[in-house]
Amino acid sequence: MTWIPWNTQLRELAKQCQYLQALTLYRQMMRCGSTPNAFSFPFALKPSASLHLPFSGQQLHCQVIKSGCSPEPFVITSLISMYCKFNSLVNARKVFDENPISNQLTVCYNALISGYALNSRVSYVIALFCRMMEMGLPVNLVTMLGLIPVLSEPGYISLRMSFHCCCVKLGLNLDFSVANCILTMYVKCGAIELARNLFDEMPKKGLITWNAMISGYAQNGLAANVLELYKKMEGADVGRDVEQRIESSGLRLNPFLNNALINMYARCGNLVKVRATFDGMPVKTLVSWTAIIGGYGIHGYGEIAVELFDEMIKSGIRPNGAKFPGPENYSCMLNLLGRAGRLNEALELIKSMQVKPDGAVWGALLGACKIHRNVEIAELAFEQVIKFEPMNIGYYVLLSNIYSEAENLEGVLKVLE
DNA sequence: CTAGGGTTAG
Repeated sequence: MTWIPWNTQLRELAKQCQYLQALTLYRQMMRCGSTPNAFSFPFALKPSASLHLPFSGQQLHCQVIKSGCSPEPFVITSLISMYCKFNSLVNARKVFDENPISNQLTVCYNALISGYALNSRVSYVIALFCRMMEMGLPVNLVTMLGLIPVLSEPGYISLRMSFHCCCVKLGLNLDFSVANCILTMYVKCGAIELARNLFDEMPKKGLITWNAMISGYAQNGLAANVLELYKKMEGADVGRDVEQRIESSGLRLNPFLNNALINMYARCGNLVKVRATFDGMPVKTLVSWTAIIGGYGIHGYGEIAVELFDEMIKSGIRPNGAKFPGPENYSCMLNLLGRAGRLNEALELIKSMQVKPDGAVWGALLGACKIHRNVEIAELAFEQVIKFEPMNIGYYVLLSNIYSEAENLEGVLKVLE
């Protein structure tokens, strides 16, 4: 019997996360005399699967070694990725080094690079990247995605320079998606001129290309350049093929670009443009709402901001997504909710935060409690805020004022202690 | 039968 039906079934079970059944089938397959091959068990090396299996991926690794034959590339890559996902970089490296074939496979480099990058092992990342280019291996989108966590880190300017030199020296032939990634990297670290050079050199420009470049200008407040590119984009629309036309009309409705624009208009206080851009968007994301609410908020239109907040909730979007920005944005929203007297909602918002609340967030809540005389929440907020600033006398005064306004003498005495 | 993994907005 051939192994194809077995493998197909194994893969099907693995896809449905029925790992124990897959294991049973795997054993049955061996009893029937079929030799499992590389296609039979990479699924077992996936971290999600290993958690459900009665043996660890490492044990399976031992089994592979015991079998005597050198593992096939699929297995090697699976092993590397498995060890990386469990942050066992030493083991991942061992697999890479012990199997010379890894040295010639982009996939193996990709797996190891992303493992090092996620653990901020910068020197390893750059060494591996250089090595794979010296080997003449193709760098692809997946390689770049692995590199991004390290290259976008604000502190690594020298690394980015050496990365850039590396690319130039070796004459890296940039394919479309790799170029997009490098462009993004330049934009993220504010190297806007390098970004523009690359942008101009790119023979093909896609949605992400235009987007990254225009939003790069928007982020740096270069409104004139935004307009210039906009016009260029429209120009590119004429006389080009249908595909390009669709791409560039998609750009105008593109949430990434529009959100960047809302933020730019908000920063320069053009609330009319903010509103128009926002209203023109067919689909509004959490980022769009955050941008417009923040825009009205910082320019003194707290009431409109709170109304928009309600509208957002009504439309089914909640501010607890994993991608909601840092604590500063929360304190802005909290100030708005707090001043409007909606303290319970403010508290709920804090509880839903994915980022760790800082002192300012709790301080804002405490301040709002003073205005709206809410002792209960004030006690809660106070308890948190002094964890951050135990020596700040202002908070003690604030709490005792809240107590005294509520004619709670006991509380006042407690604070004085 | 196929490993590495999905970029841009805040």
